[in-house]
Amino acid sequence: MTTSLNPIFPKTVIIVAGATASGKTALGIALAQFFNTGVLSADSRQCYREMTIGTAKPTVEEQQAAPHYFINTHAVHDDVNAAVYEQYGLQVLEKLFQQSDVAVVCGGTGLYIKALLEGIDEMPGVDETIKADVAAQYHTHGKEWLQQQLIQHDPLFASRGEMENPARMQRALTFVLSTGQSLLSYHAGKPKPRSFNVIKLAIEMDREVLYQRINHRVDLMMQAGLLEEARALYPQRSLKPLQTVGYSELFEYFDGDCTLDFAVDKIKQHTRNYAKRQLTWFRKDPEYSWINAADTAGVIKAVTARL
RNA sequence: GGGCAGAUACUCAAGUGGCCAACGAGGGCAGACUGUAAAUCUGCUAGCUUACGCUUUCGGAGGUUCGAAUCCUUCUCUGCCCA
Repeated sequence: MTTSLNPIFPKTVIIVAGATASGKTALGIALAQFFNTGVLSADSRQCYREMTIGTAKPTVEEQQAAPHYFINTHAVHDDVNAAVYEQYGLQVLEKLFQQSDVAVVCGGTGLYIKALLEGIDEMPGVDETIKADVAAQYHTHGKEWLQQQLIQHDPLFASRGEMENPARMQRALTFVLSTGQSLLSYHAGKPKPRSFNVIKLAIEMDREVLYQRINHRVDLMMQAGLLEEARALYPQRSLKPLQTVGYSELFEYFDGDCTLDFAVDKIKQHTRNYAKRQLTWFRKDPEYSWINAADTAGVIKAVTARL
């Protein structure tokens, strides 16, 4: 569990991961303060200025307690993805390492953390026209059409890819039609070298307790004005960042498809589902040390011992 | 008091003699994850078992039948209607 650090690298990144509502933000700040450094968020939604309440973004006070990065840095119409995050995050780490030997990365988006630590393989962009066309064809002809097209144009993906997953199939087909090559041929399957050590922490929490915290936090979000925040974003609902728990359910309420109480219950449920997916992601990585976030002093002590 | 309808697995809900451990949906659990990732997708979901398979289920108790969630009797409960 406790991987030894490579003494060649003087710098260390501390990852604070875990399910949503498990207490990552507070622990990340405590660590950042102790090591006199900043917090790089690893959250795919908190970077958007327009989404604050529903993303459980760190409060203004919390952001002042330690410098935060990748918070409020983008707008909902910006194109943010794991590759963008990798580049952005590496620059932040470089900056933080100028003043401290430690940087804290705090967030629950497993893919972003992976991109930061191991890199995303370089690959060419796709033709937006083809992308739109593939999406349109899929909507009219369905999953079977995607499967047939992939068998024809990208046999590699057809044999190894997720042939039941329309989102991944659309990406693969768009890619092969744009570049003439299989998306999978660009997957190196090996991490890019990084010149810092990594300590991976994930917050351990009883499932029952976690779910209670989630339910409670959703109620607090509603009290804080999530409904109004969502209403302001309603016209932009088709944007990718707005396909987010806490917003899409309220959009359905605005559509008149359900009651507000029903929507709120669904937000709680979908947040629980999301938390479970996060845990699945982090559990499969054996490098994570599962820690008790409430014991801040104990965590700091354990981390210090490993540096 | 009388009449009618109903009681199925965590929930809703199909099934009206054998192909039923029981369609489907929801929920839950587990998993996958390289440019949408708070997204998208997969599997399992009575118990034991890696599996084959075995055991106990369809409100309770009896009965008919080679065989019942399905038919009969009765009891309990729920809803509606007439008093």
